[in-house]
Amino acid sequence: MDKERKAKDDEATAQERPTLKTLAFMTGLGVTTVSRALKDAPEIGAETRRRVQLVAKQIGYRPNRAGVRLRTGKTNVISLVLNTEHELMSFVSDIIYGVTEVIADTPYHLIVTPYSRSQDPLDPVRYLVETGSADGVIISRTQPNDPRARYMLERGIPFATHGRTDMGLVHPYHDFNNYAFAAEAVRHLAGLGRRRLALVTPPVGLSYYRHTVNGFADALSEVGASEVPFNTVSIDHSIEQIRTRTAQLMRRDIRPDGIISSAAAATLAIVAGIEDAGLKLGRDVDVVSKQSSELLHLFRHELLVVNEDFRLAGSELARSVLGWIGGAAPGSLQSLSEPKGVVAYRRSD
Amino acid sequence: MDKERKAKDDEATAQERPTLKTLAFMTGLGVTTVSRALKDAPEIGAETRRRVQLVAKQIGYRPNRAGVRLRTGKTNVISLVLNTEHELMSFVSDIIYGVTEVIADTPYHLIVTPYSRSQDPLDPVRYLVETGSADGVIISRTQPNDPRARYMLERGIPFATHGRTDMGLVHPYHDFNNYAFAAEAVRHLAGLGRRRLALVTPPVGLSYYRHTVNGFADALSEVGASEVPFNTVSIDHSIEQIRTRTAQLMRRDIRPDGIISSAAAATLAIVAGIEDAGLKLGRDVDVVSKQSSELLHLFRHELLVVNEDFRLAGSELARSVLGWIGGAAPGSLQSLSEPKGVVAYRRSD
DNA sequence: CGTGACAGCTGTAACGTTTCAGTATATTCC
DNA sequence: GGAATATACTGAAACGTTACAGCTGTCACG
Repeated sequence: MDKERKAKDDEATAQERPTLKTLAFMTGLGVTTVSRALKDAPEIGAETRRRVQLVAKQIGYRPNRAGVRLRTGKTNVISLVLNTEHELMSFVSDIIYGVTEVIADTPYHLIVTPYSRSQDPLDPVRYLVETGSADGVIISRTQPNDPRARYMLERGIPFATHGRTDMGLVHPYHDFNNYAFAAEAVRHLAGLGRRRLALVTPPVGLSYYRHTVNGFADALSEVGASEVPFNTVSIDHSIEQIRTRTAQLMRRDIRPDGIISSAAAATLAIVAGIEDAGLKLGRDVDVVSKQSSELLHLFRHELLVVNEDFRLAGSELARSVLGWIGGAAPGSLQSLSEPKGVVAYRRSD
Repeated sequence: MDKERKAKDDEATAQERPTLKTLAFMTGLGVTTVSRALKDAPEIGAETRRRVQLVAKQIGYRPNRAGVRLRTGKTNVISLVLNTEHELMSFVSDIIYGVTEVIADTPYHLIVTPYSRSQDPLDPVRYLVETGSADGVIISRTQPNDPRARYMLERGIPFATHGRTDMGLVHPYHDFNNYAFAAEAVRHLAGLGRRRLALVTPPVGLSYYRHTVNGFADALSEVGASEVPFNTVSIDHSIEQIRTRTAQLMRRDIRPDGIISSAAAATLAIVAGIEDAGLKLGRDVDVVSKQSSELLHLFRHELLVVNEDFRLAGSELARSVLGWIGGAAPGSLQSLSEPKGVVAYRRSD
């Protein structure tokens, strides 16, 4: 028996990656004891525990993810589900950084699960759940009645949504207060004397479309301004489409003297359209736009902006998912980010 | 024995995720046979093979990643290593989509491994290799003498770099021909009669810094134009810094009449700086800029652009890594993307 | 008819981890 | 002094997969 033991442990001592067996040999303990000592189980003596942890640190022991995952089902993976056609560029980049920031000192890895225009958005989620590929999921482009959220809720897999749902179901989310954004934008434009306002909306069908439209409508009647309907485009449309349709709009007899845009890229096209129609920003029309990086004021200093922080969104979403995985109540993991107000830049900036 | 078998297989037939055991029971074969049948091993009868594969498809069998990984060490993971501070926004987004596009119909997952300013860029790579977390790695911000490439080459882990190295070591890469970009930009500006050119470089130390500078210098002497040194900024600097230093530069007696910019975000700042100095784009100075999304011409129609396709880069890099994993020679997995020429936009566009 | 080759299949072990059901020794209680 | 209890540890089994060695039956060959 002693001989056997030695043979086995010689193997274990080779310069391969250390495992529990390696640690067990080095400390003279059993594999079970080592395993429990590393997770601070109460039935292990204080000194043994310290000894094991010291040795583990010394030789750089790292639990084998596959072993853990096979045994426990725990993947230590968070998956971010992204649409490969319609996400905003800055959104992808910033939200990823926000998420990684939070999971950096956890054992979690971030995997990006894409889906394309042609696919059912439920597909990637179903894949993740069915294959048990992640402990938690983050989704964007949330809809009021979102089948993905419903599905994950049924299956009991922790997730968080960027944007709220409206199905009477409770789950973690992070959202930007787009109602407040639109309302503040309207008020600001009204303050500048603008009375005929148009809105370039988020994609119809997503939750924040409604929020934005409602904020717009409520503030319009509050300040007594009127809407110039502009339903032919949303920020999901191509730059070209937004540009030409904005130009068409601005050439009409009754054209808006104020435009509110829900995304920076769309704003570039809107401004181009305005100028195509021979009008001047700041004189003939004012534009308030959301932006996620501080670039629009370089584009046209007359632009009025409201900042939305996607990195913060990523962090909050990651925190929510981890919280749910950690056993917190889903209802306690919801957050709403308030717009910081409309910002104007002076020429001298 | 028959009883035993039945008991075991009843378990296996429960509505849990199907495993090889489930398939073995359903087909009446052994687990080994099923395993081999699914991977088209030659020693399995043609009919058996078809039968197993049919049943597997029917019940939606998916191999358990943890099982495979534990047994074989194969992770089916590609890791994209990103700097969380200095990557271009569009780069992150597009390269991710490029990669996911290629791995979409493979068993591979994409994990994003971040590192920050304060960290040694080797850290994340070392982590990946030591923990065996990925079958292949993609890195960006490649340096002529890149410790990460050297390290991975030593350890024998497949990888691809965005940008070339210059260490006499051969490995897969994808690169944009920044030498050609800079040279074409110089020639184009010279063609417009511009004779005093400045260059806003990539980050000093990265491989494409040298390529760009060389292309710039060679073309300068070719066309007989001169350089106005502008070494105080690179595209890694903040928008503010680039803007103010450009303004300073443009207020000097000997100021450039042509500027070449290696990134779109920097270009916004450059133009702002030019205008801060009271000069007009297209009249006093022309600017040629790289861009990765078609937005700069909306910003100022006078801007001259060269397009770099990061989504393509992502796809190529993914293909390279998969190729290397699949046994192809690293030297055969290198690609260089040529600039498509300087593009000008007419006002009417 | 015995031998060898071969096709087609199977059982066992192992990857690294955690959980379950213990065991041995010391401590407490009546 | 004996039983109960607590403390500190241990071996075996299992998660799902693949590699290895081996088994059985068929067929051709001499």
